[in-house]
This record gives sequence, C-alpha cells and structure tokens, in this order.
Amino acid sequence: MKINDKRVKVFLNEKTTLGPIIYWMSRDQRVEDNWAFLHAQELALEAKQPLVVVFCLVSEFLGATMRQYGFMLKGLEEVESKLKKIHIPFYILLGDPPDELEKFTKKIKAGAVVTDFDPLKIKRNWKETLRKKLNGAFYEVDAHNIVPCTAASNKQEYGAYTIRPKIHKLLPEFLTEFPKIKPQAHKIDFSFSEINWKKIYSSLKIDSTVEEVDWITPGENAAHQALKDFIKNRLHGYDENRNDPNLDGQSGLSPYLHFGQLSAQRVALEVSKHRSEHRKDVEAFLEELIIRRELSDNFCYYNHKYDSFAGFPAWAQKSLNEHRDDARQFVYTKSEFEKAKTHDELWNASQRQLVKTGKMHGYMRMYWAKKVLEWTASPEEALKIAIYLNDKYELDGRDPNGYVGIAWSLGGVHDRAWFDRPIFGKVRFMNDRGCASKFDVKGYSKKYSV
DNA sequence: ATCGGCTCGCGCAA
DNA sequence: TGCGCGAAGCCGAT
Repeated sequence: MKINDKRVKVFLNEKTTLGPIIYWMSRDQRVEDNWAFLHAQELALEAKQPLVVVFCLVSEFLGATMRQYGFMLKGLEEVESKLKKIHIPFYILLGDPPDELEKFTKKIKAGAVVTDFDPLKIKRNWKETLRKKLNGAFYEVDAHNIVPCTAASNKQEYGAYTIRPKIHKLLPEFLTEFPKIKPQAHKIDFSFSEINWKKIYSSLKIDSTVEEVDWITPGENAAHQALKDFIKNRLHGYDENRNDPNLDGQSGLSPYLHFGQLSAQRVALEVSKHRSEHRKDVEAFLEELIIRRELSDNFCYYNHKYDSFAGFPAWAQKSLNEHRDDARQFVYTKSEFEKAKTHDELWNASQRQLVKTGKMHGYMRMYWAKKVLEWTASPEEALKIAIYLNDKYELDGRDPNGYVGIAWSLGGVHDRAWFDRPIFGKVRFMNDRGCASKFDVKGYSKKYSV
C-alpha cells in the first residue's frame, strides 16, 4: 500500500548508494498510525534495506521544562520498547540535530532520511541546515495533520470559514484507515546498543522546578486508553459541556496530540464511528480536532511572524497601535502574573490551574490571555508574557495551537473586528460578566484557590 | 431572556 | 462591485 504522495515533500532526491533508511522522528513520537514511519518503512522494503528510527534530543528547547521533557521521554521509552519487539533499532542522538543527523547518516551509510512535518521555525531551520549537508534522499511527511498542511491550502488562510470548505473537500481522500506496520524485514549489519536513559536525563539543561504532573500517563498506550475513555464517558454531551471550566467536558487529548503520541487521524476515525448516536457532539469535536488544529498549522507555516505583533492582521495592528497610550487601570509584571497575584480571583484561579496541572481549561485560556493584554504596558509585552507562561507550564506548550490561541486573543488572528474600546481597540474583548453568564465563576475560583 | 448594533475584509456571485 | 458572513462577545434597550 502506497501512501498518498501529497503527504510527502521531497527535500532532496539524489540517487544514493544502497543503505539503511532512517526515520528521523521529531514531532510525531509514536509507532502506530504514523505516515512518516510508514513511508520510511515503504522505502526500506522497496530498497530491501533495514529501517532505523532516530530521535535527536536537544538539551533545551524553547523554554520547555522537566514537566514537558519528562512526558516526552517517557513516551520515547515506550517507542523504544515497541520498536524492539519488531526488531527496528531506535537511537537517541544528543546534540544539534542537523550535525548529529549528518554524522549518523554517514556512519551507517544511510540510503535516505525521512522526517515528519512541523511548521515551527526552529524545526524548519534544522531541516534546511540538514538538507544542505546531506547528499542523498531526504523527505518530509506530514504525519500530524489529516489533510496535509500544504495540500489543504497554499497560503495563509484568513479564518476558519475559509479553510473549512477546503479541508472538508479533501477529507474523503485523506481520512482513511492506516496500514499495519511490519516487522523489520532486512538484516542490520552494524552494531547498536540499548539507550542509556540515565545519560539522557543527565544531558538536559532545563528548568526542573516545574514538576511533572501525575493526573495523566504519558505514552502511546495510555493515549489510546485516554481516547477510549473520552469516547465512552465524555463524547456524549461534549458540545454542551466543553466550555464549562467546572466540568470535565474536554477530550483531554491535547498533550498526546502535541507530542504525537496519538494521531489526530486515529482520533477522527474512532470518534466518527459515533456520528449516528451523537451527531452534534461528534461534529463539534471534529471541528476542533480537524479544522481548528489544521488552521493553526496553516497560520504558523505560512506566517513566519506567528509569535510576534507583526503577525497580527493589519486591522488589529493598526487598532492596537492607536490604543498604545491608553491608561491601564492595572499593570502587572511577568512575575506577578506568574505568581497569580492580580486583583482578579478568576484570572488567578486559571493561572493556578495552569501552574498546578499543566492544562488550563480551553475556555479560560481565552479569558486569561485577553486579560494579560489588558494589564500590561504594551501588546508586545503581553504577547511575550503569555507565550512564556504558556510554554513554561502547559503540557502542550510550544504548539501551533498555543501560538494561534494567544494570537487570536491578543491580536484578532482568525477573528473579526469588534467595536472600538480602550486598550483592545477593535480586538474582541472579554470580561468576567460574560464568564458569569456561562459558568459558576465562584466555584471555579474556589477550586483553584491558594 | 433576547435582540440589534458594533466593525473588517475575504471569497464568491454577478 | 456588491453582499453575506465569520472561533467562542459586549452593551444597552426592550
């Protein structure tokens, strides 16, 4: 079974000497339901060469802490044991990815490198640097999106309403069942040793004061369990319950999706099976899982300013500029925000939920970010603080969804203009009165009180 | 409780 | 060129 060519981007396609095929795993940290893995396996079988999987670990990454590294590394330990069972070697390289990949590729005389797709700048720079160093074949496969990012659209989309029809049109082509992975078919004629996990943990230069959380179990197996649990217990009523921060109404899958421990396509396939019983819930969920997630990748891929003021739409930049000198009733420092020391108990509660659990409720993420804009001296500072806190504490930090969510809140990205008001200009405003009309604000504040 | 207005610009119909 | 409508809202009038 051949994978759809539209998932594959050819970085380099030079004829090479025969050699093992490398899957450079990066964003999609799973064995099952992984188009990049499947493509690499297909190349290996065609060339009658062994397949090897490599992950390159950097000692620090965009402010990630032990909370996120721990979640990721436990997932990778499971990848190692899953691959071992089918005799596929798994390596973890330590250091600068382009350098390490180049060395490794030469060392095992690889025939081709396959990697997965990621719209973030840092990942694209790694791949571009490696492309210049390699001679041979180098491919990128979009294993994260259901409709591949570049197949869905060739430009930055203005809103959900512009990308939605494009994705829906292509879903029948891409939302298909995955082929099964196969055990290693060809002999490896080089030696490899087991991963020294202790050495890996000691290589990290990260903030270990942000602790791991215990309400969620990392890894591919746990991810499949969590998906089953969501479908069984919370899919029914999802449409109504997801926006109430006092209810456990969200899927809870985003950490798994972020690290690629779970495939969004698998989630869509399984959830879709329940369309006839829970049509409204399934449609509301798929809108978030597919349209909104893929819109985030679209934004980051086509807008290189996805994490700065200059990435906001022109009307929002103009409007926010006109309100730069507006008086702020409250101005807090990064540290005051971080310690949840504002005058607003609702905001403080959401910040404590973030710090404590690594997962602020989706509805509160909007209110939280909008208040950071309202209570800082400039939109640039607000953006910096919001991204810093999001990436430091959220299990799913550093994700296109996070950048887009913050840009929506602060800069009107994928939103429309609203009537002019202080500080916000024409960017949509939110306040606690709106929250009070939708959920029990006191109950939520109490749940996350000091 | 419910409703209209606020306001911008994309994409499509014409 | 005109027109409908959009990622989660707010506000004041009724």
